[in-house]
Amino acid sequence: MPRRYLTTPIYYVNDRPHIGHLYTTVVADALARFHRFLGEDVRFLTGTDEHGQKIEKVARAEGTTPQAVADRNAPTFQRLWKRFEVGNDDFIRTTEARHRRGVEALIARLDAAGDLYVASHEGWYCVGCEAFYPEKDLLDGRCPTHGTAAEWQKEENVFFRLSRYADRLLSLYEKGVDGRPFVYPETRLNEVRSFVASGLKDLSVSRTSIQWGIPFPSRPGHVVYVWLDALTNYLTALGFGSGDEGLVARYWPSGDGRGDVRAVHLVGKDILRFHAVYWPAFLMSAGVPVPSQVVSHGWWLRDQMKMSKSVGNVVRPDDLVESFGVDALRWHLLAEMAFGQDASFSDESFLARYNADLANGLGNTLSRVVRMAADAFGGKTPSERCDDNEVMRAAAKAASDWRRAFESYRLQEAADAIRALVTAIDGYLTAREPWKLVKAEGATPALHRIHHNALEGLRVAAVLLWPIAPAASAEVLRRIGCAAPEAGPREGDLEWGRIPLGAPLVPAPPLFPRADAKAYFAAHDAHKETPVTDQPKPGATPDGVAPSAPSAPSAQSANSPAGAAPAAPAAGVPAAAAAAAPPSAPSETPSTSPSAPAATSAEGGARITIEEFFRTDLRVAEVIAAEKVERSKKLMKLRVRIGEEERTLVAGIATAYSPEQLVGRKVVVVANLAPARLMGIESNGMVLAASLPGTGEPSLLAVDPSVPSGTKVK
RNA sequence: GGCGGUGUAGCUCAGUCGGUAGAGCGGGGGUCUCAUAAGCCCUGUGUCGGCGGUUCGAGUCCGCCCACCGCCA
Repeated sequence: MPRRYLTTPIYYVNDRPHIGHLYTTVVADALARFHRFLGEDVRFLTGTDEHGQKIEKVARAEGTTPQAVADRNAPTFQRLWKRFEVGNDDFIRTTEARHRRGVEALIARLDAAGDLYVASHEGWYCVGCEAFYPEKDLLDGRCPTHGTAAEWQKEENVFFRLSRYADRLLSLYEKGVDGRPFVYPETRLNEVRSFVASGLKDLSVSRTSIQWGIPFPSRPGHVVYVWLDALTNYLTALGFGSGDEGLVARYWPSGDGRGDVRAVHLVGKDILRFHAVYWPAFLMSAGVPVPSQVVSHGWWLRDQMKMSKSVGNVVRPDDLVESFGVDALRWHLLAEMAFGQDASFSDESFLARYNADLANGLGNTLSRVVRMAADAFGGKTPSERCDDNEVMRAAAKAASDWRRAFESYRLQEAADAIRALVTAIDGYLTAREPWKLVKAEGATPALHRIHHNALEGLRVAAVLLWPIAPAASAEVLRRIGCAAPEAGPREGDLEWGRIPLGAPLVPAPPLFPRADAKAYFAAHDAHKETPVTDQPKPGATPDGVAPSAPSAPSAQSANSPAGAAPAAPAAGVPAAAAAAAPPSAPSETPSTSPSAPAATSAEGGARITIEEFFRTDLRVAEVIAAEKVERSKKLMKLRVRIGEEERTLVAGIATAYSPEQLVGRKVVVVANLAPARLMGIESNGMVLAASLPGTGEPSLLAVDPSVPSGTKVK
């Protein structure tokens, strides 16, 4: 039996989960379900990365231990995955003993292979950053971020002979594993290849500057580099180094092509290098076979920008889920993104897709078929079957398209295949007009056959839906009189004609009630002051099921979209929709980012609270030096003084201002903006400027020259 | 700067071996009435980023250029 090992990255517990984490995990879950559907032996792993400096810092700030911080945050991920129907078999935390033992075992192998050595590194060190800087990045010997004097420091590290593995890695990229490319998609393989081809330096795999990590074996004072620690989770979760390696034998490829075992790591493109270069090199050194494939996906963007916690434009999953249900979001994530590419997330596109695919499409077709058949046959499924018809052919085509799509990670095409099948059922019904037949002739055998076909088509659609939206899949099956197996459907369920004859149908309120976009946004704007909830609320939202229809309580709880915004405006906005917290996404356009489009009033209706505004630390700053950034039309590198502090920042104002016009000038800056690299320069702040209509030409905000630098603006 | 990628209908994207461009969504028109103001039918002459080349013929191959993105430096 084919065996499949699927992993997500382990998520850093310093982060609150957002839609990026959710996407990776839902993709992995869908793939795992697809392989289970095929009857394969699947193991699906996710977990949390709990070591490192950031956790240490948070703990210090809170006066608690790093372990306590990890213990507090890890369950947030576990709860979220549970809520999102993620069927992982294991959840590994890097602070677990099983993980530490496995990391120690791997390091022992690297050492035995002669690939570890100690060397000292010296250079300019910023205590604030806890990092070394190349001399060219320093500004007058000062840290570009903190403006404090850098110190010449010496650190001793354990190094891994990464350079030794360049040829073997290149050969891995060239040949792939078992006839498939090692990295998917191809464009990412190219990146990795050129990175390795350009030369590999040995990798420092220990740290002395932090304490929160796995102690480096026989190197007191050193902890294991977080990536060596983290990557090893894929093996330690299988029991590597524990003495019981049954799962390793079962789910990790043997490396010699024996057995059909594939280990696939799903990753975001930002961590590709660690997975496609360092990780296989570690494994080669340790004499462990490399994984089968590293599959890299794109990012969800918001307003054309990468979502980032510090920018404050992170989409949190809760908001839309409160109103539309878990399965609606899973569907949207998988159907909307062209796998591997970046995609833009917006509430508008979510609602549009929700209505088109789920409300008008699947949900409506389910309603019409169940209602009609139940009315015609006394609440039961038809008792005649039909094995040669266009719905059957459409179902077969959908199944094969769907399968091909899943096998090549084109999940959006898998969703397309389901939509096409639903469309075929709708077209079939329109052509056969069973509502006329029943009036004219009653429940004839012909009428039975027509409804059999429609219901069978829906049954197949539900089976195909299972990896993408498992709860909705089960609910469709239940309503059309099919028992949904606990473990989910299997390949044999695609066989035509499996719907039981004469079984009870379950009419119920709309599975995906149509959303009224206007009402939805009105409700959100009116409740802007609602605090953002990070915690997923378990269980269902009670409201919003259409009134007066016979309801199906148990099944509603799993994935009820809770009414969305009803067609009836004004009065009846359901509590669920109203309470859903809006994404805290002030759509600002940093003047430091020349590529970002000018801010428009697209989200102009959305109000923020005074507290939200005060998260932005605006300060008066004096420009003390300015120079144009080479090879950039718009960017100007500025040195500014904010009170006592000096900083470097980059602003997209070079088209309108010369350096001479800027020096000595007082400007307003966002002082607590996360650093960003622009043309290789780290920018620490953003200068405020009006963006003139049409040209987008910047015009700096003026401030009275007498106002002292550092003054807070509010 | 080096390497790689992208640029196709209002939007999101498909376009295999070169043969006078497609889907979904949105928009417009029509229609049925079983269904969630849902469904179904009709409706796209788009400089396929630009210029040049190869070819009987290029979105599809080659060269140059422009814009954007990614990786690296």
